[in-house]
Amino acid sequence: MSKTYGIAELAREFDVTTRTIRFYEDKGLLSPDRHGQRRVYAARDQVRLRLIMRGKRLGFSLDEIRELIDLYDVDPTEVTQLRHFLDKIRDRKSALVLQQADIAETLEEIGRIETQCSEMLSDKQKKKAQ
Amino acid sequence: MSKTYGIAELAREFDVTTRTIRFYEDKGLLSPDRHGQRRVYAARDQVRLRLIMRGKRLGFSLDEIRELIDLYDVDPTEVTQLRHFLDKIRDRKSALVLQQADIAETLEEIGRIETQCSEMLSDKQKKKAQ
DNA sequence: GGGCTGCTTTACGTTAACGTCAACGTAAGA
DNA sequence: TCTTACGTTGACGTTAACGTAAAGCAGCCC
Repeated sequence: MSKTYGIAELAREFDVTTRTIRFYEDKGLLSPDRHGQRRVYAARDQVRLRLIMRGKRLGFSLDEIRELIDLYDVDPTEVTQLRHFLDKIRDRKSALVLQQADIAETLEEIGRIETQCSEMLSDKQKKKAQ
Repeated sequence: MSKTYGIAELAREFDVTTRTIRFYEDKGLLSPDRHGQRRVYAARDQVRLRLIMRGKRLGFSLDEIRELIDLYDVDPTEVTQLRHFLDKIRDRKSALVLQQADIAETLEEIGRIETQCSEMLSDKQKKKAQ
């Protein structure tokens, strides 16, 4: 028997509310089993939730996130589907690569400002020490 | 005289509506000059708008974006301000570094799926060719 | 002067992603 | 058995980031 999670447990682990977890289920991002009317989450759901959080940190919408993590599960059988699938994957990839470039630029610029500032700060502190 | 832009011109350049540009002004992200009651945008605004779009691609909120691009303009004079400023900068930096890691992970996983898929595809095409 | 084009403000509408009750069910413990 | 904790399903509220429609001004062409 592999481990299962209650909704509150999962919520604590990822620092979200239970409302949020139910909302994700509504949107088709999670699909826990039920024990009676209670939700029971398996390892699979925990993994999915981690992927969701990562997607959010990257600024994706829940729809985009669902598309993304569905890529992990689906296995397309027909050639047409397979092609379509590969197209989707490549779209995601190029978006991510663009984001990488954006981050690199921003980090560079911010880095320059930081250097500038810390120089100013050490200057001022020297003067103060005199 | 350096170049200026009308609102429609700027909107076309960045593929947004004029409504959006006015909205950003409302939120304090842009502050164009006026010629009569018409808005006149200078190079500075064009740069700012580019930074805004980049921020959006990274999934930041407009508030976060404003804080970020204000870092480019402000020059803090007091030491206390300077420290505070440096803290902000470092916060931004670590958020961006985290995002970088997230993207790297995602790209890796997606890459694996892609490889898998394209192998499946070429297999199927071989069979078809027989 | 009439009409078109481009801009303006004002204001209400919309969507995503939850928050926040309310009202109820149920299993465990004192 | 009563309470306490934890869970459930509605259903309405809220915020961000715009969309959209209404009504009006200013310059230019004919």
